[in-house]
Amino acid sequence: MARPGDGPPLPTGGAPAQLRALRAQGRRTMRKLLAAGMKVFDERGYQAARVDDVVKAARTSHGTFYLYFANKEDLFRVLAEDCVSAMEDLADDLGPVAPGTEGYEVLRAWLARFVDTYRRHGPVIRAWAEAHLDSPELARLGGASMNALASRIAERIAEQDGSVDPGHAAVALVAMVERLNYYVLSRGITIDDDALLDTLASIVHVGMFAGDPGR
Amino acid sequence: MARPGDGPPLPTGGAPAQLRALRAQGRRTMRKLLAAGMKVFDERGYQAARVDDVVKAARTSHGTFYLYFANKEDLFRVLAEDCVSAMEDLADDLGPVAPGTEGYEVLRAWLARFVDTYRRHGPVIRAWAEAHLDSPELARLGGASMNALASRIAERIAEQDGSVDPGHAAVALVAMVERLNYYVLSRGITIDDDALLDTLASIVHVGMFAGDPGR
Amino acid sequence: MARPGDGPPLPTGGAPAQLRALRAQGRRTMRKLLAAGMKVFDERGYQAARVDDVVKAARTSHGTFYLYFANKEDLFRVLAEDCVSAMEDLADDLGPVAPGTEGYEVLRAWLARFVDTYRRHGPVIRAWAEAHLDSPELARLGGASMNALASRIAERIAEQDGSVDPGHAAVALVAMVERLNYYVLSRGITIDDDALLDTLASIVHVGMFAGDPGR
Amino acid sequence: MARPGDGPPLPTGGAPAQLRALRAQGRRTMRKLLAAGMKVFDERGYQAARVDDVVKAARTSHGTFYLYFANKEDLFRVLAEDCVSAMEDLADDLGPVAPGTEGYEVLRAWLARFVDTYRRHGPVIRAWAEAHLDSPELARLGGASMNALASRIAERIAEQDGSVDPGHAAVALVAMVERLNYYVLSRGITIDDDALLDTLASIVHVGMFAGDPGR
DNA sequence: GATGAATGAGATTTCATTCAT
DNA sequence: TATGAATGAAATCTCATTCAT
Repeated sequence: MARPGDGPPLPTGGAPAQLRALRAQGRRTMRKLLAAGMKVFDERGYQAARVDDVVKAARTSHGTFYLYFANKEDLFRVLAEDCVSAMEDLADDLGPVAPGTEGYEVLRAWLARFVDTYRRHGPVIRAWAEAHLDSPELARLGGASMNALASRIAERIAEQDGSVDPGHAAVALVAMVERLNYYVLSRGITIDDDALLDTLASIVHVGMFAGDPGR
Repeated sequence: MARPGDGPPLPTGGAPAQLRALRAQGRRTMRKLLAAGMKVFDERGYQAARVDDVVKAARTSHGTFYLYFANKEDLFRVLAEDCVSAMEDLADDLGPVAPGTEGYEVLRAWLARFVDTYRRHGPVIRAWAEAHLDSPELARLGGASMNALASRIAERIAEQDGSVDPGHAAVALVAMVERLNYYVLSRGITIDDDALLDTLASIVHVGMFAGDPGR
Repeated sequence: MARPGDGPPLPTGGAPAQLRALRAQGRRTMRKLLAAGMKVFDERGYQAARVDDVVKAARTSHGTFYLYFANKEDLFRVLAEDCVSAMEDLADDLGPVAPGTEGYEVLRAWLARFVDTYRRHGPVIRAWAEAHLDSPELARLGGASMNALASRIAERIAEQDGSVDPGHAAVALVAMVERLNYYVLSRGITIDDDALLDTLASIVHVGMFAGDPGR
Repeated sequence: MARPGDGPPLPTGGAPAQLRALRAQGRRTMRKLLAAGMKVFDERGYQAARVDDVVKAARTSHGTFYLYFANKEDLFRVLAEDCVSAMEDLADDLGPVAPGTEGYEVLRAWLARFVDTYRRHGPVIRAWAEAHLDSPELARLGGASMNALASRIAERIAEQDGSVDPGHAAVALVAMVERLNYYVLSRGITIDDDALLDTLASIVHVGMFAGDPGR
């Protein structure tokens, strides 16, 4: 199962790192810091995370941290951009959803990918949910990634005959999918992966056709 | 429309206040602090809120704050307990939901009450969502209030003939309702109250019957 | 057995009380505060004692405290003056001490009175021992009371034929008597009253004749 | 003459310092803080000492203090442990004490070492005497160091033929020695070192044989 | 006379960031 | 490139004292 911090090596670095050409050791250190950041944001949330926590988790020093990132926000931004692009890739992959069993399976498979992506980037997504990030730029990034999903889902709903407003319904469904994943990961909600996907797929599927007289 | 901090005078005080006999002026000051706390948690979130912000908003002094509350967490706990009891009242009021238009209207009316309650206690609910509160007790309170809603909805779903797991579906629907309200209040999502209720009611209604062959 | 705060009603009040004519209720309140002060100094020491502790122990209010005393130091000063006069009375009562059994018994009886007085005024004496009182006046009071004892004992030593310096020996013996009482009351030293008196009387008695070739 | 803070470099650090590997500069800073702590405890007593006083005396910053010690108590504990071990060393060095001149000289020499040790660690010992330390652990440390001395002296008394209870007499004599040193250092008692030692040695010596019919 | 309430100065502690090696 | 050390601004909390009722 995917876990936070999995995935390909992250491409870009924080502001200070971009001014320098990183060699092998430098890239290694930066990866350690990014992984540590993900871990700490996961455990403590964004606001409560301290640079000290990150450098302890990365087994490095304060001085080193600031060689690679301007500050905590800069570190988060790098992680966040990676998350946004994963979400955009995900959005791109949602094909048309038919009313019957076939459509249900398409949706379920796509939701399985969402769940996986959420687990990889959960700490970042949850941090976005911490209502009040310091910087508008980060808030915008968060909105963007959810918007990408919602827009694509709205397109798919618009292809149906339902009477529900596609834009609104899409946002509501994204809200549900995101939040249920949050409950499962962060609260004590116990539910196995199959049941989670069945539940989400069922509701999203009928939700997409809500008000459709043909059903 | 309801706004954060509206509602009946809060019954209990923080730890220090409970040890003393409050007179009229004292009760007034405590209410000022509670209202100020709600405002500040709303504007800055729980973690970022400083006692200093609260006392400024309440136009009083640090010393006074600590006459009534042991610390920020204590203030939050009082607000949170009030929120929990509002949520429990709300849960009690959800009657049976029939499949047709009648059931839809019942649901929509109840969701209107939820939206109202959310707006009154939104800052608290959003703070619960800040993944990591300092104390387990507070986290538990948050879980309790959402659980109260989910259990009642699960009961209502169980009365239907759908094939979806009532417990899981209920949690998913609560997640959706909560989070969409959050998006609307805290993100820039613009959607008027009627459309919000239509969307939620439609999806929750079909969601409750998901997998019902009779539909 | 004597306990802190026993003894006759204290004659004088703190600075603010002396400006007013106290009636029955006022005198009662002042006595409550003095007794509470003794209790709190006993339990927490002078420096750590807070006005708040005193008013809680006296079951009265901050406002009331300042009707009777200018501050914590003022309260202490009243207790301290009472202690000084008790010490002076005690010093006056030490008669000549002969070398043999008779002298031993005289000394032992007098030490019994000292022990009793120490128990009554222990909190004050221990506060004096808190090396650093805020005000020189209080430090002087403390020194005065121990000096009164030491001078009288020095006189008694000077009447003997020993070679020890009477002034120095007297201070040393007072130091011992005071501190052993402190150990017994404040540390866990368990020793019954008779053994305590035997020990003190034996050592003080031989100490007074130290260097006396006739022994 | 010995002065507070003299002596070998202290081996252990406070809680936070023990988690880190200190380099030369770090060890230097820690020593500065320990010396400053000794100075401030000496001048103001434990309770009245502020972290602010310590950092000013050490010419460093608040932040730095907390790199090395968890708080004032932690700093004191380190100093106290050093004092305890000095007292234990001292206790180990008291050999048998004979009745005559020879024994007197042995005792006097040992008391000279005590006086020296007291001067080195006086601030700590006096702080222990501030009846009420915050933590029981610190109080226990204080008791331990005086107990070490008293037990050894009790052994020496038990070797004599006197009728006085060795345990009780030993505590009384330690009380005297400690307290007289305190009076000399902290009160205005003027007495030169030779006279101080003569006085203490005379009284302790006869005290050890109190009740001995052979004298 | 008595009291609950309010105040604000001051103490403690944390932590992001910079610096010297 | 890495790191331990240092800093100081800012946050939390306490408590003696004054005030209004």
